[in-house]
Amino acid sequence: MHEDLGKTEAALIAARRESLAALRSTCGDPFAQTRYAVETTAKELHASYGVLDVGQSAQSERWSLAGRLMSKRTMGKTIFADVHDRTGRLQVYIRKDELGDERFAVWDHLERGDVVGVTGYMFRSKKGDLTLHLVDFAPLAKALYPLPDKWHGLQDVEKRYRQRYVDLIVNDDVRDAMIARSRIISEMRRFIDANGFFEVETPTLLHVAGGASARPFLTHVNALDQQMQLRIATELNLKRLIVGGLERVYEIGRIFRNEGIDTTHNPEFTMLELYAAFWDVHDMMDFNEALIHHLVGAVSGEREELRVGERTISFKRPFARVAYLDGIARHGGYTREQLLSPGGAAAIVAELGLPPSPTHGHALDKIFEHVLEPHLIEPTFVVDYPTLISPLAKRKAGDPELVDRYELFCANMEISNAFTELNDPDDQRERFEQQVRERAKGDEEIPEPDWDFVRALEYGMPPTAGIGIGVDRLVMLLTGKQSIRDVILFPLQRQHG
RNA sequence: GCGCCUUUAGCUCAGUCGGUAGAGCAGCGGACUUUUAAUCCGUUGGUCCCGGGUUCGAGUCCCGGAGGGCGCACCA
Repeated sequence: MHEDLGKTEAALIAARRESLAALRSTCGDPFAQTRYAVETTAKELHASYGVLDVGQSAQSERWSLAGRLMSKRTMGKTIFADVHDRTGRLQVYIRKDELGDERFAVWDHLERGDVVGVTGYMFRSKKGDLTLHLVDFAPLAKALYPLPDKWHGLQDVEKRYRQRYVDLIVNDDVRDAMIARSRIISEMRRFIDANGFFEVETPTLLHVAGGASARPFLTHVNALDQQMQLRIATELNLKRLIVGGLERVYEIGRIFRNEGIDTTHNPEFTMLELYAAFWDVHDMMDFNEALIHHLVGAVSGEREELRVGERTISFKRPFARVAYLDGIARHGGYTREQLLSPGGAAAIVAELGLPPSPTHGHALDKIFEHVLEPHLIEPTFVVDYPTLISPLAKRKAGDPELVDRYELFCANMEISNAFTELNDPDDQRERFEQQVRERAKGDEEIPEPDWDFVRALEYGMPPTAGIGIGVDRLVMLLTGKQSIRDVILFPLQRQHG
């Protein structure tokens, strides 16, 4: 099992196993411990006893807490140790003359990495650190592997992702980012729930993965002996629920797309999709803006700006707005006529030096990405998308070549995508038929049509607005992280050989 | 898929022109009753990612491969 260990590592583990044996023979087996009465946290103690002056103590008040031993400074007959719990660090002070020789000697076998329960009273040390004066303790788990460098932490990115538990133990900023992610998502949920939405769960395994353009993962269901696909969006099922009359639904769920991996893409990622009957794209834009503004406030201490890399980005409302065609015209000089004709768009792609696109829609996406997206730093709603790249959105009244759709961009990243939903079944059927033709031209990311979805629309879907928000990227934005792996606990890695 | 970078002790990193493999931390032994990257003395520890090649001699140069990171392409 340990045949791949180096000699040094094997010796370190052997030494820790000896410590474990010593613990078992002196104060009992730490792994036999089932419970330690944890009454408080490091953070609570710092808050409660912050008023203590140097040398002052609160001897009559006993507290118990537990955590991981991260540092031990032995000074002969006393020890200073740092115990870390989920809220932070607490220093512990241990005296031989109070514990007695035998109990004090147990600390010879407690090392950096071990999990301990400690009980004592608070005082402020000579150097000003709030400290727990130890009265009683119990080893709760033994770390048989040594922890990484106490000063530099774990730097090896590969090991950080493959052994995230070690990363979380020693790198506080990683732990903070993951806690921030949890807080952001619960705050998002709270905000949405307060607006009368139902949280739902729709299937991950589908016969036809639709609602977006992406290659799906394929799998096989033994019980049915059928090939199935992992969902690439939750859109079509959520709109079925709108047809069913739930009116306001959302799902925060894992989406799977069998595409590339880089700093902004992981094959499985988290998306918020939300649908509101009787809203239109403008209602959704207001809601979207309020949600983002609220979350920025929540992570920034109620400020209206964020540090993103070298830059400070303002989230004061209202966010900027630019029409899709106007923006491309402004930064690239291309006209509506050029962009909305297949030949014109293909010519622009060639002029930009890009490889030829298989479809008109693909060409438009490339042009947008190269001409307008690099300028979208401040939060900006790009509105009035072309119909031909929006197969599920309702046409704009009086301008059928455009749809009532926007995407919110910030720091060059797409944060959300929203539109008034197409609810005309005949129009939807035609768009799907158009997609079949595009797919035949070689764009493998275009999904097969979900004809039952058209039937659902034939039962009558109320006018509805919908939105999708990439949760991982939003968390990146809100926590200032440059890589999606910094906000995903276990990013996908190649299996070791 | 293409390009660039990277892989040396448990961890963090040096390693010059091709000439006996280094440091700090951790570990081990010792001293120390308010330290906090504790300090001080002593000390163990190596498949230099893997496989070939050149050479009297390779961590170092060449070829091939693997893992990882970053760009590009693709996507969200």
